This record gives sequence, C-alpha cells and structure tokens, in this order.
Amino acid sequence: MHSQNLINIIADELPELNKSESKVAHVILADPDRATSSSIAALAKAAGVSEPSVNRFCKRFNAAGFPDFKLKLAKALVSGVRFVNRNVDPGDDVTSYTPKIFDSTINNLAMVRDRISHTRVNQVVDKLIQAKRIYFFGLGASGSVARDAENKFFRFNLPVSFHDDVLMQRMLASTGGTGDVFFFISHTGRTKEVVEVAALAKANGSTVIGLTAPDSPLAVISSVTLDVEVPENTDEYMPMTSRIVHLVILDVLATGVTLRRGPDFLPHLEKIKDSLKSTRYIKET
Amino acid sequence: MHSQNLINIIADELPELNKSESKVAHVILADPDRATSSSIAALAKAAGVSEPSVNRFCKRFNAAGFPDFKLKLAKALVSGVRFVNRNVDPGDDVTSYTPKIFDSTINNLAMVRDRISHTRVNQVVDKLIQAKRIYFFGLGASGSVARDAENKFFRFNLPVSFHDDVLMQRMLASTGGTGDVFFFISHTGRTKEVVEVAALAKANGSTVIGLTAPDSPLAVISSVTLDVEVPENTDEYMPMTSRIVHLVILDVLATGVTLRRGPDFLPHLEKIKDSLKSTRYIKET
DNA sequence: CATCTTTATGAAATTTTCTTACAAAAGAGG
DNA sequence: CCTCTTTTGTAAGAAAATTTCATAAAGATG
Repeated sequence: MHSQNLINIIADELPELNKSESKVAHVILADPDRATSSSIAALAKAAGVSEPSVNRFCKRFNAAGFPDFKLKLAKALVSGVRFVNRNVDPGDDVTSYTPKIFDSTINNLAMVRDRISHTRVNQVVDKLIQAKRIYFFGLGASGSVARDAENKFFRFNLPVSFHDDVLMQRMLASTGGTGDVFFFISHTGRTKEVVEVAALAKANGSTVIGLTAPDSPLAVISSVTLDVEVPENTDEYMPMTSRIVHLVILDVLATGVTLRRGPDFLPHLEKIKDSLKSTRYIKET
Repeated sequence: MHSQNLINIIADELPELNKSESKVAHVILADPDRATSSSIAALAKAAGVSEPSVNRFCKRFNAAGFPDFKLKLAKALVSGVRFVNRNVDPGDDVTSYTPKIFDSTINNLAMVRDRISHTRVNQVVDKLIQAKRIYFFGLGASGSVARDAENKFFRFNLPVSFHDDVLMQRMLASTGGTGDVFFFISHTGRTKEVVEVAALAKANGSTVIGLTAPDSPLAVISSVTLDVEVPENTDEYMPMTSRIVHLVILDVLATGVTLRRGPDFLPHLEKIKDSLKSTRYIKET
C-alpha cells in the first residue's frame, strides 16, 4: 500500500483520539494550511489546550516534535489537499473551472492508485498473456476507452479488436471459447446489454474481464474484476472521470504485459514505432 | 505562469548571490531534504557562515524567516520529487510499475494544469459556442480522444462528429466553410496527413483548432492552438500520457461550453442522462 | 463507594532555536 | 587614502518548543 496522506491519517484516527488530542485534530483539519504557519502556542490556544498537548499530539503521529510535524503537514498539503474535490459552480470562469477539473481528475487517479488491487492486476495480466484473442468491449464513453485499448494492445502481435456495436459484441461473444479474453469496460457495470453479452461470453467458456464498478452486475459475473471506485457524479458540471481512470489502468495492464514478455520483445515494439516515422514531418532541433 | 519551484529559483539566482549567501545556497541545493530538517545553527555551520547570514538568505527568497523558509523548501521538494521521472524498469513487478504509471500520468496532468493558457481555453470555448458544426479529427490513439469528444459534445444539441478515417477527414475538410469548426487532436502535431487536412480546412474558411504540441506544424497552422507540452517518451515501458491530458482538456472545454450556455441548458442535459436510465439494472441501496 | 491505579492534562522551568541590533570588516568610488 | 556602502559576524534578546513534574480526571478493584 502506498504511503497515506497525513491529513487522511489524522482524519482516520479521529475516533481513537482522546479529548485534547481530538481538539487539536479538529483545528488542524479545519485549516491545515494555517496550522503549518502557526506556532505551537497559537495552535494550542486555538484548540483550547496546552502546548504540551499539541506536542504530544505531534509525536503520536510519528513526528519528532511540533516543527517536524508542521513540515510533514506542509508536504501532505502539497501532494494531497491541493487536489481536493472542488465542485464547479455556475458562476465559475475559466481560471476557476480549469484547475478544478484537473484537480478532480488527479484526485481520482491518486485514489485509485492507492486502492487498486495489485493481485488483480497481476491476474488480469496473466489472462492477457495467455489469451489467443482479446476483445475490448465498451459502449458510449467506454467505447472510446475500448478503442484506445485496441490501439495499445495491437502492438503485442496477437489478434485484438474493439467493438462498440452491441450486435457485433453479441455475435463475437457467442462464437468465442477457451483461450479468448473478453474485456468489458463499463463505468456503472449495470448496462443491461453489456452484462448480457458478458454472460454470453462466460457461458461459452471464454475468460471475462470486467473493468468496472465494484459489486456491480458486471463485476459479479466476470472471471476477474478490476474494481474502480470513482465517486458518483454529484456535480452537474463536473465531467465523468472514470474513463480516464480506466485508460490509465489499461496503460498499467499493457505495461505489465510488455514486462512479462521480456526484453526480447522490445525490438518488435521499436519496429512499430519506426513504422510511423515516415508519416511525420521531421522535427528540426 | 504558475509559481516556480523554490529549488529552481535558488539555482537561477545563484550568480546574483554574494559570498556567504552563495555558500548557503550550495549547501541547501546539495541536500535540500536535509536542509528542511536542520536548525539554523546546523545549516550555518555546514555552510561556514553565521546564523544571521542564513536568516538573511531566507528573507531574500521571500520567506518570513528560517522556519518559514524550511516550510517552503519542503513543499517545493514534494512537488519536485513528483515530477522526477520514475521510469519503469525491466525488473519491476506490479507493485512497482502500477504506482509509477499513475504518478507519471498525475504529474503530467499537474504540469499541464499549471501551464495551460486560460485565455486560449476561453478562445476555443468561444469558437465552439459559435460553431454551426463541429468535427473532431484524430488518428491512432488520438482517434479515441476524438471519439470521446464526440460523445461529450453530442449533448450540446449541435451537429458533432468524429472521424479517424483520413479520406473522410479530407472530404469533410474540403466541403466545410465559415461556421464550421474542425478540431484536430494530435500528440506530435507532425503527422503529415493531419497537417494537410488541417490546411485544407483552413483554406476553405473553416475554423481550425489544434490540441497538440506547441510550435508543431499543426500548431502553427491552426486558428487557435491549445498547447500541450508533455515530456518526450524517454522510457520504453512508460505509456504515452498525452492522450489522457487531451481528454481532460476536452472535459474542460465541454464544461466551459456548458457554463456559457447557462442554467437554462441543464434540463436538456438531464434529459439525456435520463434517457440512459432504462438501459441499466437498477442499483439497490 | 472508597481506594488504588492508570491515564490525561497543564503550569512552569528549561532548553533550543531564531531574530534583531549593532559593530566590524570588506569593498567601491572618488 | 579617505568616505560611503555593502557585507558579514558577534552577542544579546526574543520567541518557540520541549521536558519535567504536579495535579486532575477517569477507570479499575475489592
């Protein structure tokens, strides 16, 4: 597991803290940025506790003392809270909504990075390595993700295709069998068509992989599921970011496959890269 | 431009510093991490100068004093370390390469967030709002981005389409005219076909928007360019992250258009959302 | 429910760290 | 070589943080 953010650690520990520690925690969580520039005396006063209590609080969270704690807090602020979810408001102008959308995306990526199951990733890489054929299926926005996956996995020198057409998906699912991997991408994991096709593929003995929401019908039916828990879209204006998380996970899978293939495979990748060179204007440097 | 990293600022100022300030700078740059956990006395000794000299040094760089300086340095270190390319090594296992790929993506997003021109974003939103038709064009991996964009902009109730077929692109570009927006997505901005089609569209009086690398042939030819500077792919194993940055920028643009349309437009978006409900299994909560 | 034990908390003293005031040294300009 | 400016350090003082210790609160035990 990745190192957790100090702010989250404090928030998590909140119920375990005693009275004065809890007071300190609340003051810090309320305005962590301010806390980093306060003296121990100021913070103690704000929390209504004594200075040694603040000091003990710091040591409880593995800091050498108050200054060290402030340092750690400042670092945590840079990496974490900076990317806090801030909703887009109707009155926002470019300078407001642009960073908000970036931050929200970054935030979701950071969350999934810390939560994704490495075991599952490994299992999926296994399946992909062993596959005789790979089909990437998705509808709507997930169709684009599937298309991108095709483009990526095409390089591995095995039959890959993507389909965003339900009838095609259905036909292929029914003709597949052992050795075929059907990779389903779905934000909700509840689209009836998708679940039905996945069931069909599974019934025919194919391997079904689901990149989707945990505990969804698609997740339940899949041979291996890569759970992606991205918060519900609470804001009317905030775009859906699960697509992006899905894309990055496919990057991870592709990297996993490349690494498994070993260094002998690199020349092949080089060859594909080179094949594109002639299509481009040369960059003068 | 966003605030520059403190470490870089110090390095840049190096020639302007006087003797003792320069000594302090060298010690800090040699091991900034250590500096954040030193006392002013320790640092002064390490640099071979007096404590007030260190203090003056800090104030020169807009810190309130030494502790404040350490805080700022610590923050700079965090954002700096994140931008360090942690390449995927051939020997990496899942637990290593997974966070590396996420981090690399996050870093690129954070970089573009800080560098993207809000003025340009606004200009593009203007063009999109005024457009009678919008075409999203891309090849290869950028084709998926274009497809995603179509899916997104379709909701705005105006004729949008995406094309990843060069011949189709060419035909459409030649038939377009005033009021038509051709939106080109390209990682390098140097693919000959793409640049030619863009030139064709421009020659026919259409608006050409380029989401691409700065100073590339495509960027030069476009009516408005959204520059995306994503570091070159140095690592064989590290996937290309510009696609993802492009997607997020399209999210930003779509949000910009939605906000411009104003609150009267929201019911329309709701209607589209609702139309998908019947295709899904209901979530029991 | 009284008493003992443990734990939690703060006052005060101590120590460490930082800042300021001022003076000495170094350098620039005439 | 003097004067003025800039740079640097010494030493004093101020501020901040930590430790010690005493007391209060909470909990356990008979």
